[in-house]
Amino acid sequence: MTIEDAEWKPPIVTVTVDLVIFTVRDGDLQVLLIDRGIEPYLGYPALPGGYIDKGETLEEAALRELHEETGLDARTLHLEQLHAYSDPRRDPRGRVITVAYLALGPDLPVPVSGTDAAAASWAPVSDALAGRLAFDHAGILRDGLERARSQLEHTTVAAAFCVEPFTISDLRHIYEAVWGFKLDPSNFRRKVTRTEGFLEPTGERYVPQIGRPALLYRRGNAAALSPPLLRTSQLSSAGGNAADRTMPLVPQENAGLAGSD
Amino acid sequence: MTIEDAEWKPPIVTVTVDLVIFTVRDGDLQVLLIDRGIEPYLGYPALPGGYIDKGETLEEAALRELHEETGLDARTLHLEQLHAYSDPRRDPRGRVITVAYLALGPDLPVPVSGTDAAAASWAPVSDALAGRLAFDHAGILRDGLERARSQLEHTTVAAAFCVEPFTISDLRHIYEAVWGFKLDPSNFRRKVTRTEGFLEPTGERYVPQIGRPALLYRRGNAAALSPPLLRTSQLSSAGGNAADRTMPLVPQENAGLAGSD
DNA sequence: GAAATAGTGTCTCTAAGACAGTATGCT
DNA sequence: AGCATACTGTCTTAGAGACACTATTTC
Repeated sequence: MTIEDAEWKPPIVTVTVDLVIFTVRDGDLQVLLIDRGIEPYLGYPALPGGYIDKGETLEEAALRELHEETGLDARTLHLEQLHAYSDPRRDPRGRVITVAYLALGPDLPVPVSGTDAAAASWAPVSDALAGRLAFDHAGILRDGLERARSQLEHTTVAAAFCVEPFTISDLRHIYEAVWGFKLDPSNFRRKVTRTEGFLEPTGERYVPQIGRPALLYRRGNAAALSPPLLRTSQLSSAGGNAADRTMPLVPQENAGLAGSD
Repeated sequence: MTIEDAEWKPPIVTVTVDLVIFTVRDGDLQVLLIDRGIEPYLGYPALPGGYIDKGETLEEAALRELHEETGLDARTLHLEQLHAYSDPRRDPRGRVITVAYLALGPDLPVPVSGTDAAAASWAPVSDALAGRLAFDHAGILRDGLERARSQLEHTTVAAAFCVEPFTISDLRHIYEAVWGFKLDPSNFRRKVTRTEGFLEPTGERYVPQIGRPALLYRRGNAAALSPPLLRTSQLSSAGGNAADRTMPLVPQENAGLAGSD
């Protein structure tokens, strides 16, 4: 399992952390990308990331990079390890293993410029997957998308996308943006309100410009969703279906809280 | 995202692969452990593992180690990446990041001796977790156990534990050993037989010494189980099989939601 | 009033839990 | 025969999908 022989020199490996940072903006699931300022893949969009420092864990490195790229506080969002990628040819310059992390957060301010000259910006996931990404980042992004979609089924992380306080519609729009299809508002409400600890009513309400005012909620304590909220439906509504083409089907014009702060 | 500056020397990191190899023997979920022959943790049981070689992926390294430790062919069993562990203090000799893999296989012959002098042997998971393990391997084992339990809910990997051909009871015993409680034979049968592609009838049957003969099956093509077979029941039934003993051994450590490490 | 969205109620259907009852081998 | 296990059937209930209906706001 580890260093069994003092004479033996283990292969030299560089370890980095890459971040798949998702948010929902304008009804779209978006991912934070930087534009590479150097070779290889000069000019290509890439996932933000960086080296792991001596003395820090991978998660600490991920949090540090996250803060550097977005100026975001760790406590605001959800972070989880996604997968380690180790193809020896994934970086033409040498042996670089990367551990990808998935971060989910509410609609963030346009990100501050990253540590290096590269500019960071949000891009709809559908656009990002339609084009080319540096390294194996397209695969990492796909894995992150699938993980996020799956997490919404089994946990309450969807609330991590919402700015508090939020309405049930806001929460539903998160599911619709991530899964790529619409949900029945009535059944969705029944599910989330009857799941103990998912939502905590604030007693206040949000008065939109049109339509009936909605009650506002905060995140509850529950982390798990059991039974899960499975994505089996794909309600036939105009707009395509899920898959990787995602986004064209999001709620038209979100008048709710989602975009405010 | 990777090597941005040729002058800059990234921290030196060693990368290893550790294996959580599960099988079901004598109605118990068992894990393959080696006895450490050197310091640190001399004499402690540990998960098998080793360095990643130049030019191979982590998964290839895991398969190689698996073969070295058990003499097992890759095709016989299920292998999946579990998690990367990176606490800077997890190995007293230096900076060692390990990527753990989960391997599930049918009741294997007693493992061949490992590559080093250390002897490999099967131990019930409950015993392994009751005692001390080297490094952070107890935590890795716990994560592996939870992952295996969860996989049984959502996939057909339970069949990977079975030697073909197998009966539905054999399959149920796998679930019972991994989950640690008994299942209703009737309802279990209904679930697995009605899941398209889980089981493929061979037409043959197994004639036990006592009881009615049972039909024999092979693994089908289906990988996913939807709807899932959730472990919500915990049927109380006497009958001192492994099932009853396995249960209390897991501190509920959730590696799922908040990134771990 | 109309338009629009929030929220309630309810019918149906699937699938799981419980468990009775039948089948088929063995000694 | 008696036992043990395999297998079938059925009643009940939890929960999801579908969707009609009511409520509350702005214009």
